[in-house]
Amino acid sequence: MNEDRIIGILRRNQLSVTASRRRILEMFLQSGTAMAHQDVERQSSEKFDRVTVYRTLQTFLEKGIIHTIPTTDNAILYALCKDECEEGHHHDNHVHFVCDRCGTTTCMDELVIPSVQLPSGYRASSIHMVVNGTCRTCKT
Amino acid sequence: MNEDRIIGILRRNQLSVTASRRRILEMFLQSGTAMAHQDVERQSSEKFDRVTVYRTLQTFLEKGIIHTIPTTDNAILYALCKDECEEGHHHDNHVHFVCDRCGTTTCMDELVIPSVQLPSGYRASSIHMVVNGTCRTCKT
DNA sequence: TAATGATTTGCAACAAAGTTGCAAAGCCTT
DNA sequence: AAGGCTTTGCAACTTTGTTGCAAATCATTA
Repeated sequence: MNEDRIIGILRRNQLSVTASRRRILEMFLQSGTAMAHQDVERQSSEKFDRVTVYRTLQTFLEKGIIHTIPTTDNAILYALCKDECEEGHHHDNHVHFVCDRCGTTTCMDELVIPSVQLPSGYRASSIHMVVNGTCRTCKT
Repeated sequence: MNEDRIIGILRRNQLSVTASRRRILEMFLQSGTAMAHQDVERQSSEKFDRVTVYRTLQTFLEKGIIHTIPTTDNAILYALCKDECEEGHHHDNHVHFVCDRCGTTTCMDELVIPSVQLPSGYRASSIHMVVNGTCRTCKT
C-alpha cells in the first residue's frame, strides 16, 4: 500500500515523517508526471505554507528523492527519481518529454540520453535532454 | 563594421533602430556567450530600465534573433542565433555547454543534437540538450 | 506513554524577478 | 520639419524565492 511505501522512502533517507512530506511525496507518486513548485502548492488539498513547500522540495532534492528538469519557460520542474536513487548518485540520465498541448512533463526512464563528442578540452559532468512536442494522449 | 551589422539585423527584422536595441544586440555580439536577463542589465554601461530590457529580449526572441537555453538553476539564458535565423524557423538544434567553473554558457553550433527514438504516439517538435562540465579555459 | 531534545513548521518581513498601464520621448516616413 | 506610430521609463503591482525565530511536531528513551 502507498502509505507504507511513502514512509519507507522517508525513513530510508533519514527524514522524519511529517504531514507535509507525506502529502507532497504522495502527490508525486500519484501524478506520475513532473511538477513545478506552483503545482505542488496549488494541488495539495491541505494548505501548507509556501515556505514549507520550498523547504520540502529542497530536502527531497538533496536526498535524491526527486530531480530537477530544466525547461525553456521559467519554471523548474521536479520529478520523482526512479526507486532507490541513493543520495549522491542520481539516476536522471534519461530524456524528458514536455507536451506543448497539455503541458505535462514525463520522464522517459527507458530512453537514455545518447552521448555526444565534445570538442577537445571540454569535460562533461552531466547532460540534460528535453524534447518538446505532442504526447500520446494529446495527438489527434 | 559591427555597427552596420547591428543595424542590418534590426532592419531585416522590421525593428526600428533604438539605443537599447542597438546596445543589447551589441552585447550579445561582443560576448559570444549566453546571457541571462540579469547579465544584460548589469553589464550594459548605460542604464536602461529593467522593463525595457525585458521587452527588448522578448522582441528579439519573437523575431528569432536570439533563442533561450534551459538551465538547471532558475535563470533563463539567451543567446544569439546563428546569422540569418529567420522569424519562425529557428536554428537552435545545437548542443549547449554550461561551465560549472566559470559559469559561461556557449552554443556549440557545430555539434548537432543526436536524434532519439521516441515511444510510439509521441511526436517531437524541438529538442534541447544541455551539457554541464568544465570548459576548455577552465580545465586545470 | 510521558518527558526530553532535536527537527520542522508557519508566520512575518523582506528581497528579487517579472508584469501592466500610461504619458512622454524617440523613430521613421513623407 | 511635422505627422503618426512605436518604444521607453516610471509607478505600482504581482509573483517567486529567502531568512530568522517562536511555536508545534516528531523520535527517542526512560
